[in-house]
Amino acid sequence: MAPPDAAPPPAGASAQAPRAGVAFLLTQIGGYAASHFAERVAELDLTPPLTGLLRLIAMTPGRSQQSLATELDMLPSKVVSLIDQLEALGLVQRSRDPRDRRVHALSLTPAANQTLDQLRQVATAHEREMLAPLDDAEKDQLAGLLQRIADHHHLHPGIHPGYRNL
Amino acid sequence: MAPPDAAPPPAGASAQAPRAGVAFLLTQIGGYAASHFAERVAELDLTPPLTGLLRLIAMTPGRSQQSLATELDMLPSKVVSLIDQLEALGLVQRSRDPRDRRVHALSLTPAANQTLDQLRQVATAHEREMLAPLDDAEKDQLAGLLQRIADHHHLHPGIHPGYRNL
DNA sequence: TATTGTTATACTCTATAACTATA
DNA sequence: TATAGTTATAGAGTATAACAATA
Repeated sequence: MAPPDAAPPPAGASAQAPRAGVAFLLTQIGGYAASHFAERVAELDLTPPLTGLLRLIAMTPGRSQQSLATELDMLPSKVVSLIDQLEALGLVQRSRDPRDRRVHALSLTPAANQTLDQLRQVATAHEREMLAPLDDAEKDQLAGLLQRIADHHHLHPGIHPGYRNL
Repeated sequence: MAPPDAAPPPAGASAQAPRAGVAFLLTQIGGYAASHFAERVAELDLTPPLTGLLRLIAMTPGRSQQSLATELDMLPSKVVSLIDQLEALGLVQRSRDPRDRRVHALSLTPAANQTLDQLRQVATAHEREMLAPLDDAEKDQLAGLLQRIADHHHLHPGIHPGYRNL
């Protein structure tokens, strides 16, 4: 997933050379975290995009596919395909909104709650495994540093940027 | 690039809930770093995989395409396509190895050295921009924490894991 | 017969745009 | 006429496997 990023300083670089490498580490570890998470949720027959959709539907049941497409900057046809998969898994229901019969109101099935529980466990295990070598104070340190980077680049959990490519 | 990862604690979660979110930040920031770097090198008519190949050829000129495919776990046919692009850009030359006329010995053209210089500048700027909100001490802190995570998961700059998908 | 590099084929995935049913 | 959702078509990208040259 993560392509090579900033090149490490060449063999004969002077000690003065800017320490290139942290950005590379971020790319490398980020890619590893993404694929590790994907493997984990695959055991639940899910993919990362499906888990995101599931979570959004859980937060505001009854919402339309169009609203998901807009919020995530995804193609409507892609949303159809993903919801099809969630429906086939028996996790999501489509029902006509009586007030506007064009829209499909999305809601979770009872079975989905169990899946959401499992998903929370997976997320917790994923977090623990990714940060295994750090103690609690170091995890807090890392969280603070990363949050400041995310804020600086206007990255927020609302996902917007780059959901389109998965 | 970065799909949603670990879900943040639900709205009504207890204060006891494990702070899920650092792994998500790693995925999100890593994806952002990757696409940011891709934009930067696009100005040089390159892509991240091309820069990686260029760097490897610079390190050991004369190597074969097969050795690149093996080291990066890439398909030989993919290497052909990438080397084609580097050749079209006038950065890499293919020449028959006289000792084994099956192999194409790869080498950089003189023009490539200038591109490598620009690449180093891009990498430096990328690093600076990614870490802009941190002071030097904090950059060192972050570097240390990330390096320990990378080591723990056996991630090294040698790129191996997951090059295949780009 | 095995290996390097290449080309050709098939497959998957995504995007664009046409279509339906409602409004 | 416009919008929600769906389906169909086309294009890009990737992998598989066939191929020519050399060993």
